[in-house]
Amino acid sequence: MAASATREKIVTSADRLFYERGFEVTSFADVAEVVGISRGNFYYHFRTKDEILDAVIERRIKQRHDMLEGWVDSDQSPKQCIASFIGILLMNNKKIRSFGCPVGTLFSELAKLNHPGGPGARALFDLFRIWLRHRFEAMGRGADADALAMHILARSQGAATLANAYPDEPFLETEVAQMLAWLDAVAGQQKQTDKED
Amino acid sequence: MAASATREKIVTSADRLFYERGFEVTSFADVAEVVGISRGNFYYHFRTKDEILDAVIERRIKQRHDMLEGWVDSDQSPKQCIASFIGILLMNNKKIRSFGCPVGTLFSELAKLNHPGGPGARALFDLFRIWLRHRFEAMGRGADADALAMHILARSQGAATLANAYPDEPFLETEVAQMLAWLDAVAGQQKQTDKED
DNA sequence: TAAAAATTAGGACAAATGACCTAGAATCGT
DNA sequence: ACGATTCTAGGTCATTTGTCCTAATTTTTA
Repeated sequence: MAASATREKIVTSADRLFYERGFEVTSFADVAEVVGISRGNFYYHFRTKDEILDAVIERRIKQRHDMLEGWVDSDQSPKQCIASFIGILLMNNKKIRSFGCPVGTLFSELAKLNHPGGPGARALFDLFRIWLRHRFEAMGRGADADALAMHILARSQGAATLANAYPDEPFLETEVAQMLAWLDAVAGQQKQTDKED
Repeated sequence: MAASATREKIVTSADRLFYERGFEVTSFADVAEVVGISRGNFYYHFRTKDEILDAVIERRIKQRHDMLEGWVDSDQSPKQCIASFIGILLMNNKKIRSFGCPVGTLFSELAKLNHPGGPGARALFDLFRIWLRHRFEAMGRGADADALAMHILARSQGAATLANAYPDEPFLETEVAQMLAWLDAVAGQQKQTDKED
């Protein structure tokens, strides 16, 4: 089999295991078993555990990047784009209820470990933050676009954490509705400002 | 030395290490070294790692419970109590920036591990949730008191996670101010309803 | 103070981990 | 077809982990 194919299967499986079980507790053997290869083969593709982590983070970044830019490239308005971002919570609600947010939980773990991959995990936050900031800027929010981006990021993180803690309750749906209402208010507020001009 | 004193030192140190490094990566040896006792002695007080975890969770619950009830027992109004809860973020802002929320990060880790201590960690959320619900009820919010409690819990969790990701920015202060403004709005909304009666 | 109980120290042990090595198998270019 | 490169398998190794045991020491009790 081509090396790239095996490598991708490893990264895909590691990505899932890091998400579902955590990075630290997932061992070489765990990933190898899921992929169906030997540990020795594993080591041919990734010489250290940190290398796998880097590859997983890179994969997650690319995946999220493509998703976000896909929304921009389609004919969605900035506001619709942000609504789509909020909608991620519902799209992945089953996984989020079971394992929390893939971005937030990975970052928290690496932060505690003081792991060199920590900055990479923060880059995932940066990706969303900057993208959201640009959407708010496109909505006419120059000054507080970044603050709005951080706010909606934080709301999403909190909703994911609580949904993980109380998976059997319709909390996530309620919170998403409130976030969309908040977005409406922000957009309306902007329209008012426009009228004043 | 009295057994209870040694035991308490163990729980105190384990509490800190579980918070700063995480539960899974903290070993018996780590805790024993910090406390300054032998691993053998350690085993006399706690026969399994899960027993320490239970003791740490119990300690955290008691500590938070006392803090919350202390606010209630003082002459703070329900609204002031909730404001004090929000203020925790600023009171512990240094630790939160470094290690995240002690409640949320522990819960997330145990949830991923499918650890038997998971429900105990959820009990910490329950403690805050029920206390907040009672405060909102005391503010005259019968119907949506629990939803408001969940909302403020989620906001706090999100704020803590993002503050952990961006520790060098004044984000936490901004978010706390917004949460207090939200609380004002909720209280004002209630006053309006009162007037209508 | 002497016996009994409680507490501590330090070592032992199997299992698991990340890392590494070498030899065989598959694939490819020529 | 055949040598060279790429890929894979399985084993080895030192270290760390949670758990457990026994002997020594301290504290309590009578």
